[in-house]
Amino acid sequence: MSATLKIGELAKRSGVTTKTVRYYELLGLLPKPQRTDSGYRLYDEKDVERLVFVRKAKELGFSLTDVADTLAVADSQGAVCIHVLALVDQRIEEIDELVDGLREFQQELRGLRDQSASKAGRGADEASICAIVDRGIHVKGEVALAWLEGRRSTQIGRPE
Amino acid sequence: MSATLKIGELAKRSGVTTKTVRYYELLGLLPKPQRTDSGYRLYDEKDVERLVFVRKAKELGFSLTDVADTLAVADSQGAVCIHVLALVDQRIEEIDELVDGLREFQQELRGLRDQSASKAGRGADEASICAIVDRGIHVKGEVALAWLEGRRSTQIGRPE
DNA sequence: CAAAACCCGACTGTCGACTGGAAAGTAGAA
DNA sequence: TTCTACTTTCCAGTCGACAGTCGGGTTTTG
Repeated sequence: MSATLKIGELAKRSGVTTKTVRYYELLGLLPKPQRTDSGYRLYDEKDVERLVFVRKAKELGFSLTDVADTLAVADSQGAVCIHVLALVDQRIEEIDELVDGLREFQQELRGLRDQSASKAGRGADEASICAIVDRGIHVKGEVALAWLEGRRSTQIGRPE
Repeated sequence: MSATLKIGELAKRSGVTTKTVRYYELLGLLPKPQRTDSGYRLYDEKDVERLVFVRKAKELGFSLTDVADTLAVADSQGAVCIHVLALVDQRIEEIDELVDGLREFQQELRGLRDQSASKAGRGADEASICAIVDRGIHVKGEVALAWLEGRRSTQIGRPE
């Protein structure tokens, strides 16, 4: 492929910074690119796609390690052992669970909305909840993901 | 308000660690507690509730500063329930978008799996691919296991 | 009454995902 | 040619949310 994009161009096209590109390369998320004689990195459209994929996955709440593993499977071009396949299947299933949980959360929000609609908050607790929703509303989708994670594995970090 | 709980008891009841309790106090999420003559912190049921509240909010993806702000509002009896309805509606819509994104991503994963599955099993160097898993196991303890369990980072990512 | 369990503050370390800055080389336009 | 914008490597710092550790004091239990 014609690798013609310099790092800045790649960054612009894929919506990340040049710093991030180099960082991803360091992590192995991006393959070592071609270089010009003077050492400039050169990329092509495939790299743009790859970066966009990473960005999307990240926005959906996956860690870079998750993405790296997934891309490793993608890069393996066959000869994937059964375990790795199982892992991808697991991911796919996970997303189903995620979506279920999101719907559940959405229902809670609906209930909260209806409840708020009927009575103007007067207790301290209600005020708290309203305030939380007020702020949370700006936090985008990741909130729901976090909520799900909190639900699915009670103690995420590590039990004491 | 009989403040009778020591930090360990509070921690156990609210599902956090004692470290976390002190940290939250440092951040101003918890008020400075009473102390025994010997300097031990003393808490009551109200503090348990507050901590549980913080924990829940955190599970919903709120940052501790968000929670702190919210609690500050709650502490000052401020009712903030005016624009909330519209925001909740917006939030509900956002979840739809998030679900769409997840479904899309899931499709990409399915493609990835099918592509790999068609070539799986007959590869000569299964070992090299399984090294992905090995790397996980050796480099970072339990990574592969974590993957299998569908665990992912607690980090939700800041809003863009 | 000793051992175990708990608590104190202060500090350092970790992890993920970057970001900043220094010091130098390079590409292209005026 | 000089200016400016871009690139290189490398190392350091940031931020959030804790966890670990040290060297002590205190309280509980057996």
